[in-house]
Amino acid sequence: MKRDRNGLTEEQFLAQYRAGDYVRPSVAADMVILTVADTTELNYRKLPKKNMRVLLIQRGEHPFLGKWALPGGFVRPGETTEQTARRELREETSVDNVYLEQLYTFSEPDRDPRSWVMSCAYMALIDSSQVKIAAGDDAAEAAWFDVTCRLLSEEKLRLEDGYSITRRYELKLTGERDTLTSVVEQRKQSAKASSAVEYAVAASGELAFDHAKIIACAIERLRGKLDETDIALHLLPELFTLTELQQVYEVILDKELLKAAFRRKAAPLVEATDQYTENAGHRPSRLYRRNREELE
Amino acid sequence: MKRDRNGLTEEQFLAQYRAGDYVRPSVAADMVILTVADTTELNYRKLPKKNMRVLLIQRGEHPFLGKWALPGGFVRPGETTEQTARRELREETSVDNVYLEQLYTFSEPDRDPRSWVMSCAYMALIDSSQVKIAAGDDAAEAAWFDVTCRLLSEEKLRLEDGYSITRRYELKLTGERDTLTSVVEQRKQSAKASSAVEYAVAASGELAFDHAKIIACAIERLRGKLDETDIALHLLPELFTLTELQQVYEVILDKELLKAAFRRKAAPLVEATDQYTENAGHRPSRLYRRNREELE
DNA sequence: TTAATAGTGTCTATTAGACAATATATT
DNA sequence: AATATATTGTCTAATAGACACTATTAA
Repeated sequence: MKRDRNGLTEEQFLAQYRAGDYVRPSVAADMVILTVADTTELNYRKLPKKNMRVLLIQRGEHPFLGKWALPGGFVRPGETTEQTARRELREETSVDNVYLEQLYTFSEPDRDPRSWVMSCAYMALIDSSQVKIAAGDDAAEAAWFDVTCRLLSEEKLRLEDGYSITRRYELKLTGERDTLTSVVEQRKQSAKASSAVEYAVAASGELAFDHAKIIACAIERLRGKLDETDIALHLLPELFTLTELQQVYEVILDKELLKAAFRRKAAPLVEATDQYTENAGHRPSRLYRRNREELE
Repeated sequence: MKRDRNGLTEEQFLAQYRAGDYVRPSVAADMVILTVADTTELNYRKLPKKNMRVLLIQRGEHPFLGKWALPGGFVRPGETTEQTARRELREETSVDNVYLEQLYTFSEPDRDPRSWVMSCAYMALIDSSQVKIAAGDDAAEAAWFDVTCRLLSEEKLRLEDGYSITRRYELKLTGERDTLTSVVEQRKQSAKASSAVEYAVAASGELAFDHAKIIACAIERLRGKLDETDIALHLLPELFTLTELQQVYEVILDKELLKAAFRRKAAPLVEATDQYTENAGHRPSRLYRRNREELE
């Protein structure tokens, strides 16, 4: 039985241990809830286009009264941050059972004007069939916003012992009433004294806190994982066409892909069913589901 | 000037705001400090092999008295977690100016037996020339451990709406006196109700807290970034040979690479100098430095 | 029949894997 | 000269990009 310098065993130590009266931060879990939804299409022959959407909540309190913010809440004793995220997700959207991934922890001491609050950010992906449930919900001031995140400018610097790339992205959120435009700056350094990536909100429009940064961070993570994983499948219902899957990729990457090449790459991720779409104004399309076999 | 339901402006609200007396967690920044170091080689002709190493600290207090742990410390008011990490890094290794990347925030409520402590984990990469400084330092109970992380077993499950892969890794840390062996379980799920990845410590040997999990997480991140980024260059001094760079890749990935193919892929990351190694027992090798031009 | 999408084939360019051949400072 | 590594070349296989062609339904 090991004893410390005061002669205590671990059991004794823990029994007498009292957490010191240091100042502690509050920790919140904020969520970037993403989905991909159809736009309305008048021409009965044409397929609807898809949009990436994020769920925001209009603040009813100071600070940032009236502005839009990510859903989130404080971590309670006994919870993991992930459990907090799932709880908030249920409360906010009454949706359960979703893909959830921790993004990053934002800890700038002044990111919340009220007090010291860190945000452990999560990204949730929900499929378009579940969205209807959430929309039907009367969750007060919650609303879906179409999202685009486009490169505005790019600046490359040669440093003495490396380089740095500063990219400015325009984050545009289009809701039914409001359009929120922010500019997020991303600095990647590859020199000695540096972190990998830093984000800064250059202009935040009507978005509360540093949430523009968090949304940009989510989109970047999603884009980064598209090629290597089957993460996009979480944005579609159980059955989907390959064209729909391609649309999901295109709207996330914000660029068009070649059909033939896309289908080659998507093939191992999916499993063909013997069902087809019906009543499209053109040739029906085979429906696929997620491949439940191994990947990679 | 917007007023909330109590008729307060934002300024007034903030002036009267007092953070509630909720229980808050402590937040620590723990660091996986990695480097790649030469082993001693007796044959004067042969090149020394390289090892990946992690810096650990032997605990002088309960809990986990006498066990080894990652360096880290509590976040202080006014600091970001990254600043905490840099401060600890300076204190622990007297090394500054390093590559630093946030890994993940671990928040299991019982991960610290003393009280509620979240850990925001960082990975630091330092180059072998700086290691000597750290080793010369008399930082009490700090020591470098050779690290290997090998796949032990892999289990694939078909679920109703997806699949899950459980991999068990053996994390082996070899120090001068001790060898610590842990088993870390990684569960990747691709079904509805799931996060991307979960880690669990199956057997923790002489490693304190959940630090085996954190180290495994760092190695996985490092491996994942090797192919797509120039992150490995942070593990080498300013001038290095291509063979050294290849050795770094090999020791991190724990597999051998083909020379010709490696050089093709590494070429855009580096910039040739007109200097060469000297007094090797064989043909001298050209020295390279990090490419300071654009990447990608 | 036509509009619009579904699905496949193929040619080429690029990249990765595998292996071999040649080069060169030390001892 | 012998050793161990350095550096480049080349053949082949696999993959990605580009484009075109054929197929199929509902209106």
